[in-house]
Amino acid sequence: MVEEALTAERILEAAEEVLRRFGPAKATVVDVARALGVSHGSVYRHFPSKTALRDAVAERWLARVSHPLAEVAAEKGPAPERLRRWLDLLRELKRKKARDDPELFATYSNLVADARDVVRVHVETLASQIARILADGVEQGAFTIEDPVAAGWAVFNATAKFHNPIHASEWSDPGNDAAFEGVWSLLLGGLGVREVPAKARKKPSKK
Amino acid sequence: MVEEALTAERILEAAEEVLRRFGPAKATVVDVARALGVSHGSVYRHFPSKTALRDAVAERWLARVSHPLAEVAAEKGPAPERLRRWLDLLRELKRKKARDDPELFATYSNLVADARDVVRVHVETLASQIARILADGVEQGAFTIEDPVAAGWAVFNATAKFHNPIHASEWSDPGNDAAFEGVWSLLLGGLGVREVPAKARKKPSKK
DNA sequence: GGACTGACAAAAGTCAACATCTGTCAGTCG
DNA sequence: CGACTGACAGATGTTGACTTTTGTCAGTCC
Repeated sequence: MVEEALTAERILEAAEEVLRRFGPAKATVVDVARALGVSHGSVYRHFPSKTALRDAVAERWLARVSHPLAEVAAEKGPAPERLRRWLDLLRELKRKKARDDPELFATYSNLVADARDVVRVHVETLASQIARILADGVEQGAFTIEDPVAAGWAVFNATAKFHNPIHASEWSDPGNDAAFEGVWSLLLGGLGVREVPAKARKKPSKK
Repeated sequence: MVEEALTAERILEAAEEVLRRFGPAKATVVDVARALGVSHGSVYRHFPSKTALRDAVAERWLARVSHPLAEVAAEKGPAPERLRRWLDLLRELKRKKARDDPELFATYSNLVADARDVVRVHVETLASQIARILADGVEQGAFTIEDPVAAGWAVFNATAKFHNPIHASEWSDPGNDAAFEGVWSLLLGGLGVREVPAKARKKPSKK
């Protein structure tokens, strides 16, 4: 019987499964090793610490959030509509993770609370995706922005309530979607979009 | 020797002092009673539970946040400048509490995490103060807003990162003030303010 | 007679003995 | 030789007996 070689990749898969099963509070390195049929010392040959292993699992998991978003950010269509879809997708992905993968989501929430580097990189990725959409929008003449990078951060910060896992418990509140729509309106104006998308708007009489 | 009557007011003062000293984790009803020289049974004559007592202490404490803000909200000057001062004051008050009154601030953070009614009332108060400033601004022709109440909530939500105690640990981050400025710019635009306040801006060439 | 006490039950919290886990490394095995 | 093991020390968690706290209420005292 040919044993498959022990690789970082296989450890990550096993670790993710163990985290999913037992959650961040109960999952141990011994559990991961047991799932792989090796001693836990072997795991430490590939990852310097349990923390590093957890970060690496989270990194893969976060990539599965930021990749679909990157695709939307890279599209060609009108930027305002694209920004809206991007934000909707971010909310949807986060909420889906919180719902379908509660233990991994709890792991991620811990990382956020611990201000781990892997989280900093993730939010930088997201903010720069927004910046990219905003820059496209400026080129299209749809947005009036001085500094798309700064504005990208501003959009990310202003919508924190709707994607930061620290606020996850509020996502199922009755008014949450309405609250998002309110902030979205603010954003549209703040980005220099003059046309109100839905029903036609009267031209302002003054000025 | 005339003993002063035991009133809810005196209990609240003692409870606040006990909470300030020992923090939410260590303060007990017996401590509060001891500070007043009575049995803890007497305290339960005035408050139905420890939770109710804690909420009442927080309510007083929150009033000391919302009252100075209400004064700013009620002023007569130009609304955009007033909104800015209101937000600055909110940030300053919250940060001051976190710094100078860490135990009471921790008590409040717990209440927020528990989604207590007293917190809901507090944020409703704040959101309506914003709405009032916005309504003034619309009357002055400084803001272009359809629904000041909805916009008040949106401003409150979009700035959550800068006043919600759940984010308190980020308030001392290096970029936090810059992040606030970014969101503030977004807000100004989102509220329909066309003039950029600081250095003169060229008139837009298109449209 | 109503504010207050103090004794009490149930709930929650503490703490130290015990158990498990993390991280290391000398040594085995293929 | 080098991936892997297993035994180990120190750190961290768990357990369960014990203590404190919460909340109640019959009874006292002015």
